[in-house]
Amino acid sequence: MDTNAQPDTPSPALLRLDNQVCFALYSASLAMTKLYKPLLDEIGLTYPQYLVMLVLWEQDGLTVSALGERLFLDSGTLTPLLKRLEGAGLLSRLRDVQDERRVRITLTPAGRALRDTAERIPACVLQQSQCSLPELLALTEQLKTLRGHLSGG
Amino acid sequence: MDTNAQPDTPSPALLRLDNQVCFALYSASLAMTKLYKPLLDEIGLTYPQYLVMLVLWEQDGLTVSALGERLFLDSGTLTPLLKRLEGAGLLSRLRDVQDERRVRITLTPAGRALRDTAERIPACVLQQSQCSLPELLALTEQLKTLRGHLSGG
DNA sequence: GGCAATTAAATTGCGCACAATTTAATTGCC
DNA sequence: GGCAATTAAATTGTGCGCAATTTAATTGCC
Repeated sequence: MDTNAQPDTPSPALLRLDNQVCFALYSASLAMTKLYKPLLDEIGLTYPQYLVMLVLWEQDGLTVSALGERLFLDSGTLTPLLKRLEGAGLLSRLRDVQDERRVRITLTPAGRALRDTAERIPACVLQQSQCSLPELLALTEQLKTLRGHLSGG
Repeated sequence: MDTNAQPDTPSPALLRLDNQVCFALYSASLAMTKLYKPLLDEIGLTYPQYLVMLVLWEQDGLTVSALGERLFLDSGTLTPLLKRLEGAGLLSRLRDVQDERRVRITLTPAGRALRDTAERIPACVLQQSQCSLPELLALTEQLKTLRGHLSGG
């Protein structure tokens, strides 16, 4: 049996870590989250919670599933997350009167007010990314296209 | 008190979800993971486990911290993950004789053999991404640059 | 009206990520 | 040699993501 520390043959190019889009995506996304962390700590949000708030600041009163469609997340992820935001006093979760299966998510005044504080965050991140705004917008569009393709678009 | 369902004013452009690189990154990365899932299920690996195997197929016998530097992950993530891969019979975790603080990760024959099965995965993903290889390689380089900037490069 | 099929959330269980702490080994300095 | 400082990994605790299941309400069809 071969107990050599090195593989028998070098990895083929397509298998090499640094050639993988998937890893570039994964590691860049984690690095982005780490960059947001200290900024979000100041307003008491985690990164996914911040995404939920971004959606609600645009359109309040959504159902859990509508939120999920916007963020590509399901109720298994959102339900506990929303309960924590409710506990923090930022939103309310109320069964829809018309259709009791649905839960409507509505910002509290505190939740709406938080937007003013959060407004400075994107500029902060932009600065630290050392990229130009057009550069980042172009990358954003590429990523959205890729996401569309990946999720059967 | 304003209990309107809509915010008082529309969200500023910089706060809108679809303008955020961070969300494009995050959602594209999750979509990528979902695309890998059925392929990785067949060889019994999770996505982060697959990344660890990619590293080890390139360079076997690394310490936990060396693996962590390559993947930008810490021992809190890697230790339990590596224990699961050890349990699956794909690698061994042995204290270094020279320095007993270190744990060396070495592939078993089964772990090395898995590379041949995994080799078809990248081509499969490439096909489903509906992007050209040069396009994806360009995106990969952009993401690596961004990652460098984000993590204080 | 009655009842199966569908839909919306919630729940359960597992595996990450990561901060913070702990344990244990090594290094450096006297 | 002795001991504080450092380093490497493991541990603990929290919060995602997501598959699978469960609960409960609504719809559709007879």
